[in-house]
Amino acid sequence: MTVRVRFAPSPTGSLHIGSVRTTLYNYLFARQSKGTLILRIEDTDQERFVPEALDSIYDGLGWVGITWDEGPREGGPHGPYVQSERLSLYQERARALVSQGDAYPCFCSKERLASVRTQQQTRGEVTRYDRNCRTIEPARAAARAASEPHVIRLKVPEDGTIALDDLVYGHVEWPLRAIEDQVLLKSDGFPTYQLAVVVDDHRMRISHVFRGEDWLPSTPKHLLVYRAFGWEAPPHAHLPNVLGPDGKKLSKRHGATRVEEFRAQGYLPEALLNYLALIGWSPGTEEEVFDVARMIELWRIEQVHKAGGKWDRERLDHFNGLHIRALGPDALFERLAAFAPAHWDRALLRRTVPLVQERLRTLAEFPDLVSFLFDDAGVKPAAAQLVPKKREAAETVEALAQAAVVTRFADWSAAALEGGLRGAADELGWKAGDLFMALRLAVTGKTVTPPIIDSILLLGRERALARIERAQEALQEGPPSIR
RNA sequence: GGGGCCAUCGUCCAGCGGCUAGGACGCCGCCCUUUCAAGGCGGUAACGCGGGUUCGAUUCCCGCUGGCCCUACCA
Repeated sequence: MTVRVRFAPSPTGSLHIGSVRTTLYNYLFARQSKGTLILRIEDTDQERFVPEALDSIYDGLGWVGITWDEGPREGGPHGPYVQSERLSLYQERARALVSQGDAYPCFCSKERLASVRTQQQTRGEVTRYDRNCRTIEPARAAARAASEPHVIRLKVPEDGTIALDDLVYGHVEWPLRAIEDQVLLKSDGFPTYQLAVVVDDHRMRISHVFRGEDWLPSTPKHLLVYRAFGWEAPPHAHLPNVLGPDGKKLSKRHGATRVEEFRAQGYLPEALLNYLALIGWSPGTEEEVFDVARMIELWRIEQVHKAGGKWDRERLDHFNGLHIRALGPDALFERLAAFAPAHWDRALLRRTVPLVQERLRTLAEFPDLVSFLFDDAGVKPAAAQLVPKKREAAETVEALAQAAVVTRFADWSAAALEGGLRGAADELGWKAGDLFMALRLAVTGKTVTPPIIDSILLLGRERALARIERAQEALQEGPPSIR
């Protein structure tokens, strides 16, 4: 069988991280099956439509590296791939259902619907459309439909059950009496999701439906539509949701949920996908760090489990760190460059890569870590900080002077600098660590930095010396209390 | 209210009748070490409850409890 799967976002906002996970699973399945992946835009709600959303979908998926074969901008044999451009198709199918007696026009106003609902509520009854228009005689209904505003509703059987054998959840059954006469075509001529998804999945020859778990409760409606059309429903797999830390569906109030945000916060797309794939799926072994190619090999729908998984930022950070460390130096440099101020010297920046690679969890942490190399004015250590515990300011001035001598005359290599500095510490009767820390403060202005010897090497002899000198001056001018 | 789904460390997963219940994140130690990381080693911590079935249940069945989703002319 030829695999054809789709992901079908509605353009109501920017691309959500949960949609990325759903899309990823569709993508992995399509690629490992040598099948086709389709993007379809479900813009049947004109009120919630956001014009920029399509760009967000393309940008976001493009960034993570998911590619597809048929879609609004790619075209394909089953287009158009935007539902608002397929209106006449849905209308025609809805009319067919009416004429074969499986659907009917409904003329109830929204006001009536609302009052029926509140009445049912106050009586403690199930709130459901009362099927008021279902009994209008077909000829009469057709006549009214010609002039009156109306919707088309599915004629749901009074009882019986309908079932799905879900690829993830197994056998699920619903009593038909719990399902209302669903609207298929709205009064503005647009289809509802329930109609459009079935018509399109069928017309586009979709072989498997993989979608979020939250669709499971409305699946019986779709099954009923398939049945009414006499079409066979493709296999379905519902995917467990990505939850917020509080266990509810992940949403903006949990923090970042938009792909763009993760990009801006310095996450690597490969890390994001790796982490995301593991919410709801495991290869069954202890392997858990993968690139996309490896996931395409390993992923199996049978290994997707049922329970929703909570979002865990710490764990994402961990995976991001792993993927940062897995990058080659040039690749990391390119990613880092995007996070550095434009005026920072690129050649110097390139040389910082080995110093930061194992210290970063996100790319966004990079500028802070190396800013001392690019910004002379920003380095101003406080006098009090420069003096190690149990040392005096005067001693520290002397120690820095010795460090300056080494810095001026040593061969310009890590080995020579380190040897010289350790020798100087010995002569001074200082612990090497104390001298390194004083020097670190003097040269970088910070207590947490990349290794200080390498940092000095990158800074250059003259700049380093200037900073040591400045630190000495600061100490000599320091407040009396620390002299 | 109705329908559906789910249930192993704090979190993400493994387990698919017999295991000292495993890995990862986090956390805590130790090692390494010029700070911070990274890395290595070790530790902490879980089968929601009650009934069955079975020689034997984390695993199968039922109930309970809890959580979540849907219940729109939204998707």
